[in-house]
Amino acid sequence: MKDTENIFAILRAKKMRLTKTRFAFVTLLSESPTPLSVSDILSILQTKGIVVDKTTVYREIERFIALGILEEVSLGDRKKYYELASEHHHHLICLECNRVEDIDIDESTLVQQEMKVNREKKFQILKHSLEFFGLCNKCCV
Amino acid sequence: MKDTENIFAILRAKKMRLTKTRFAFVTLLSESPTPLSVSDILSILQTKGIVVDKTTVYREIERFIALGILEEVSLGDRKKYYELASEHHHHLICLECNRVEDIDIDESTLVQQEMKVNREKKFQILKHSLEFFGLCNKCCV
DNA sequence: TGACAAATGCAACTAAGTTGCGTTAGTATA
DNA sequence: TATACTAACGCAACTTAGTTGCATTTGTCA
Repeated sequence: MKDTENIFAILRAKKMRLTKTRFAFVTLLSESPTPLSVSDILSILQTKGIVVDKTTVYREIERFIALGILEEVSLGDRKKYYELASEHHHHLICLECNRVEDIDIDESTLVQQEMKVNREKKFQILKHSLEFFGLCNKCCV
Repeated sequence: MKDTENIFAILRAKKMRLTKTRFAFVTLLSESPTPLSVSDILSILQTKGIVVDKTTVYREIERFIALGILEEVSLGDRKKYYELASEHHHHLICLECNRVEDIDIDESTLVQQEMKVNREKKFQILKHSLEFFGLCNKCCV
């Protein structure tokens, strides 16, 4: 996980300004244990007393993805979620309460198969999305 | 892949009426080599001279999913896609032209790890979503 | 301190999906 | 073949996620 100082260093290097919105945005992302949607981000910022327009949030996300700081995650619903770029990992999503948990799995056989596809099919796999759905301990009666 | 006769039998058993829209809907789904979005379905029906409201399509999808005939697929964008329930498989999605291809992969190690999570973590995995993104042979210059 | 451009806010928009309700039309039965 | 029941449908109005253009604000550096 990139720590916040590291991120601010990247921003400085790119001559990006340190606005208070941006500061709060970085802090919020680094503190969140789960991926956040734009509406999540807006409401968290609001509770911190920072009123931002959704356009700003969408544009900030765009910039951070371009810099490789943020990653987009699909969790099965209509929204996009975002988390700081980090060690490649996946998620457990509870179908009942929507809680999201990180999970590390051994992808070696998956990667082997991807390489096989790259060789044999004429399709070059660049990334994959792998998410697990089920019931968390609270919802699993 | 369930063939159309099989589907019609299910519909009859459930006392669901065979409207011309429904007939076209089943045909279209069974003929499509790739998952379809609601807008895909609407425009294909239109080219066949069948004018349907999007509400009808959404409700038809809902019924078919409840019957286990249809499955929902997320392909990374904001839309949901649908395909006939069939052998469990995954997709190759071209990031350039958005073409979708089916892919069969060996999931045995994945399933083993899921069972391990079910045992060790208090999280019961019920399903997963695994999609591959990259460049198809036409777009891979 | 002033100037420049990055960053922001606002309004208006599109696209995906949902809901309620009145109307249409398959289908079983007589 | 006519009738009645209700599944299926269409329409309008709505919500939510995300986008675009443009005028205004505000960090930052000289």
